[in-house]
Amino acid sequence: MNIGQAAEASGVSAKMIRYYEQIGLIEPPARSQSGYRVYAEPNVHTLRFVRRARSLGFSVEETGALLALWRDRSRASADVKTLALKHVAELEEKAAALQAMAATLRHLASHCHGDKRPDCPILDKIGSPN
Amino acid sequence: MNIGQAAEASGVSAKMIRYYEQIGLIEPPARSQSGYRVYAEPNVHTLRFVRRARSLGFSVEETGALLALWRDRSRASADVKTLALKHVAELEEKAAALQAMAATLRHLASHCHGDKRPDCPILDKIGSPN
DNA sequence: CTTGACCTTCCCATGATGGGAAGGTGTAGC
DNA sequence: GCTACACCTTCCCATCATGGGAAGGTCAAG
Repeated sequence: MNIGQAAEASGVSAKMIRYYEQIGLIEPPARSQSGYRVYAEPNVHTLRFVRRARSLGFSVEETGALLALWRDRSRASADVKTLALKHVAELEEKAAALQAMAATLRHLASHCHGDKRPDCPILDKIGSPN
Repeated sequence: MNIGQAAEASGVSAKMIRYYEQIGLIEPPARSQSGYRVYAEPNVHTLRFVRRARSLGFSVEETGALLALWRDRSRASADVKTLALKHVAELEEKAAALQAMAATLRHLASHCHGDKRPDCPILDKIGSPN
């Protein structure tokens, strides 16, 4: 399987596959005589793992840690859980920050007439000298 | 006022002030004979506006649009409100995405024993072949 | 044997921010 | 006036994850 098929099969773009290889997140695959990367099913499985970890918001570095645990058959599930819950806390913190911004702005907007006149509590507040 | 004092007074770092000037978000300030940037109160006011807009999650580009409206005394408040509500929607969308990740992961973690054994539904799920 | 789809590596760009180097300026204390 | 130190200037580099694209090699179908 060439990189294009591996990309198709895993949902990770060819560009990203090369990048993940370059930074050492995944193992370099075999090469054909002409230098093409050749992927087998286990490689694709790893790529899917990476894609899913990324889609759960893990950074590439955290994904590397998860990958190491995944491959380590003598891992303690406590280590995985700790990593996961720490990440959950970070996600929730970021979500809360975004929601706080949204709430503030929504509140300001609710007091804005939204017509042709220039008076606007949104700008007033952002530009207030406090 | 030199850039250090302006940074202090506005809460925007000197590095960022220079950057905002470079990309055209803010006007280049006056210069002293020796080439130092010289800021007056209106400049600091603008910088504070920028800082607040950024802290509400507006991108630098959106901040530029807000700044233009802020300076335009014949603006329609509807334009500001539209911009703000569009941004609120984006913020809420991002927050929801983060929370969905957190919920998924929290759910998986709740099924993980978190002990010395290797069995772990978190890794199982991330690595599942689906 | 040509064509087109694929592959390779290499470089550049994004967005917002910080770090740091090399060198000039301004001021306080002696 | 001289020294020390804090500040300023510009310039380059790094981050994080991703995409774009160029220049050139490979492969399979017609």
